[in-house]
Amino acid sequence: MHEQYSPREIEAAAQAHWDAQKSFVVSEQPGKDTFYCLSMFPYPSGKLHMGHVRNYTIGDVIARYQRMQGKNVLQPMGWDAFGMPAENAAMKNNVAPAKWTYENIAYMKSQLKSLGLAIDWTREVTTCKPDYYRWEQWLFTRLFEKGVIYRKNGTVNWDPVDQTVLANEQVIDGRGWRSGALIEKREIPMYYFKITAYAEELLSSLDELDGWPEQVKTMQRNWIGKSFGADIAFDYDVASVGIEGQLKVYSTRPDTLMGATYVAVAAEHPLAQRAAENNAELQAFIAECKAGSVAEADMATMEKKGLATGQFVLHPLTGDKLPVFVANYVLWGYGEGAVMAVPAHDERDFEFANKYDLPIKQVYAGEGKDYDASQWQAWYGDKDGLVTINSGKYDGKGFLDAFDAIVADLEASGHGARKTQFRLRDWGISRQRYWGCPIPIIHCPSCGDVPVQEDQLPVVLPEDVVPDGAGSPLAKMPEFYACSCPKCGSAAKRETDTMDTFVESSWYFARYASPNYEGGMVDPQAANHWLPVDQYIGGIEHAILHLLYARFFHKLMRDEGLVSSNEPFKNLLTQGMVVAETYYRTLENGGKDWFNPADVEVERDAKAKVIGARLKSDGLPVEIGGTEKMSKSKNNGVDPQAMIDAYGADTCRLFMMFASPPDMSCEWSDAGIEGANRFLRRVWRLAHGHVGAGLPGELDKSSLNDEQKAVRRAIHLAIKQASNDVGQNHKFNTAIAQVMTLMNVLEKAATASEQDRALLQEGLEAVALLLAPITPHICHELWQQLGKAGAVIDAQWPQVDESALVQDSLTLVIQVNGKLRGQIEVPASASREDVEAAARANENVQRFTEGVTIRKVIVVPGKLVNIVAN
RNA sequence: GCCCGAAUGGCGAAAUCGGUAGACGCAGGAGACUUAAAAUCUCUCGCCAGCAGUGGCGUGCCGGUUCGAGUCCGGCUUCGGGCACCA
Repeated sequence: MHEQYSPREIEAAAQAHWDAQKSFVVSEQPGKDTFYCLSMFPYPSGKLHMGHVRNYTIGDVIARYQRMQGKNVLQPMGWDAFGMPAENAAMKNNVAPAKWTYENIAYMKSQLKSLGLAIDWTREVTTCKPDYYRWEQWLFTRLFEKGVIYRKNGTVNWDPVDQTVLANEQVIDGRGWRSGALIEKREIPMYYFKITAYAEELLSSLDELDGWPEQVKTMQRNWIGKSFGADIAFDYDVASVGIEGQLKVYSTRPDTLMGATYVAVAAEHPLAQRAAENNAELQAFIAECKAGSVAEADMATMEKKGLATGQFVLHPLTGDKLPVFVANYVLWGYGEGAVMAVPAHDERDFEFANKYDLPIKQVYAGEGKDYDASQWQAWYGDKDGLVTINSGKYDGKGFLDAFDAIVADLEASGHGARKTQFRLRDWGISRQRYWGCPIPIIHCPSCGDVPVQEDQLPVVLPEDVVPDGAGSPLAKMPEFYACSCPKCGSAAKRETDTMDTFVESSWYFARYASPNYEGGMVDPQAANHWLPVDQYIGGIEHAILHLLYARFFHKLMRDEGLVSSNEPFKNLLTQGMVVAETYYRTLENGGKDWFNPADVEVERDAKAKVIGARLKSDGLPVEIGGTEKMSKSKNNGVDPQAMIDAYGADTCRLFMMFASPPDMSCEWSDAGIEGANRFLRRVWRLAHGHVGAGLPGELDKSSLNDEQKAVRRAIHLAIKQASNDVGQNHKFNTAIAQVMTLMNVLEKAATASEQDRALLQEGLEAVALLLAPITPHICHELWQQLGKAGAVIDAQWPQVDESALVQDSLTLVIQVNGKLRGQIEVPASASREDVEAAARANENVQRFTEGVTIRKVIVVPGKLVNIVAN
């Protein structure tokens, strides 16, 4: 055994061993417990960032731990390879997105390998390859025929200068990121997945996902947003509207219908359009509503504006005329594109009514609950005993009674119906972009939209195209779009839109089960062997969209008979971000120049508190900007490759796992990685000394002295706590802390006798096994050096010897009135009476109980005694 | 704006069921070894008072429940994630 810990050699040797043994290539093994451990696959952006290192280390620790539990572990990896960054890089460097993407994949794959991940690379999946997206297109055609996919208009951000559709991310303060032009909303035809048909099931089966964080399930529930309410129809006032008809709205508060004082419609609503025909002011306002991005966050934060249309509708219960407003906060394409407004009991309506001097009619009241018109209050009848007022025949009712009575009358007169509604909208997947999976539809002048026939799949995306930022290049390529109709044979046009990249990432987890299968999307036998995924790991930012779409796709695949389970991911671990300190100087133009932490030196006061920072190159001060997510824009990224080269993969993995628990954000620290490296050197040094003296014989557990018992207790305490931390709680930071504590004991332990050395052997074996999932390379070497046959990856996770944990005496804490006043040592077998007596006898306790009466003594066995006195 | 989280020493964090706040590590301070440096080792390290034993204060803020609150309840503040075309 070398004296020095040299990660480069050890890691190369361990990786060579795994490669040669094909250690991580798995196949279905009937009868053996399987464990499918999946980390969210990366977008091949260029090189690995620390978030990847963190994600894949967490997954690897879990995978290796499960293997040590004797499971047949599948851990695959692939590439989420379609997406906008490739097109942006293409425009910047004049290189085809395909070439850029494949080069990135090759480099990032070599980086992943250097991390020593226990991945079955024979199952690698790349979503931009035809052998993958072919099956996506196949499913599309099946779902189109079933009606689960349909076509309708959707709203997009339109850049009138670049003549192209922009993603929300590409709209900055209402302007196109490249052209600077004011963005407008535009309606275009798109394909939609009818995810709303699965809303009820997506909601109810969340209850079965015991292994998901409650936080994520809550977010999904709220996103799906099941609500109970009613459709309400307002007859047009023919005199002002000019035609007969009904305005439909949905409301969760029909109980407040008697308080409705106006209605508001979206700019695109037919009533608004009709009113604008001879009204220039209204036309201008509608145009204004159409400016800006479609993002909901923008819509919700902008100033609420409206304009009266001059039209009226009739209140369905009273026949009163209510004015119709066009309002920029009413969303077209969401519900009916119209809302009824009850200013007295809705915050937004209240603001709007005050701004435009509309009447406010209170319909709920209660004793001592005088309505304060300066402040909106969400009054539900059932809360605090409130009842309806100003509501005619509906007066004096609580929420449910008012709701039922009003809806019953609406239903009777044909002006409404009870309705359950979801917030969830159908999923529009058409993208007017090149680098994505082609939508397999042919537009025929006589047959309409015809799906591409199965034997014609895949519709292959040409890979040698460089986009120019002005619309999709495919739309300018007759060699791509010119085709004949599969039904009638006449000249037709192929769809040139591609699919949302979320589609590829919605089913890759299933493809890993049979990545090279050519008979279908998945080989059902293999898919059902591995699925559902036992542990899924990825960033919290995917809590809603990606995870909801993947759950939806799993159900679609189930309904196609491809998989038998209802949910794709049994257990979910959402990992926090990797953050780092930021440093900047303010430029003359007000902008900021960001400096990488590696180029900055921090200054500390005598108490080690940071008081400033200077740039290393010029020695002048820089501003400290606080810790933020590692990003290009803040220039606070730390290159994992540089760290692996400098310290080795094990040190990087150890630091990442030790710095914080996986679901919290993790702050990068150069000093911290030094500490991780120091710890591994300590382990190496202790093992080196031990091995150099010759391996000892068997430990005789029955003849340990007190010090040896204490050492052995430390070993098994570490095993017990680390097992719990790794296996149950996924708290790798505290598991590592347990091993560090054990190392502190082992380093100080005696080595004089053969028995001492046998005990140290047991301790070092425990250290090697407990660290094996986290720092696999050094443990691979240590295991061999400790004279063990077989590789540590195939070893069993260590077992706790409970008899080693038994203690003769315990230390109890004594409190007086909840304040710590002393400690006592009692035999483990002491009775409650003995413990109480010992506590009362404590000198400090007597000092604090002198002159007062002891009212009560609380004894918490094994923990503390609290004496209550006054 | 709406939904979901988070906040504990100089720093990352720990405290499994309401029971010793700060395990483990980083940074700092003092010392040992060394010609010197690196590496390593020993001690120290929440704040205030005290030579010390010890005492007071302390888990973002305000209030509550409890023998006892970082943990539970009510009300805030700040920061972060998501908001359907970033992935």
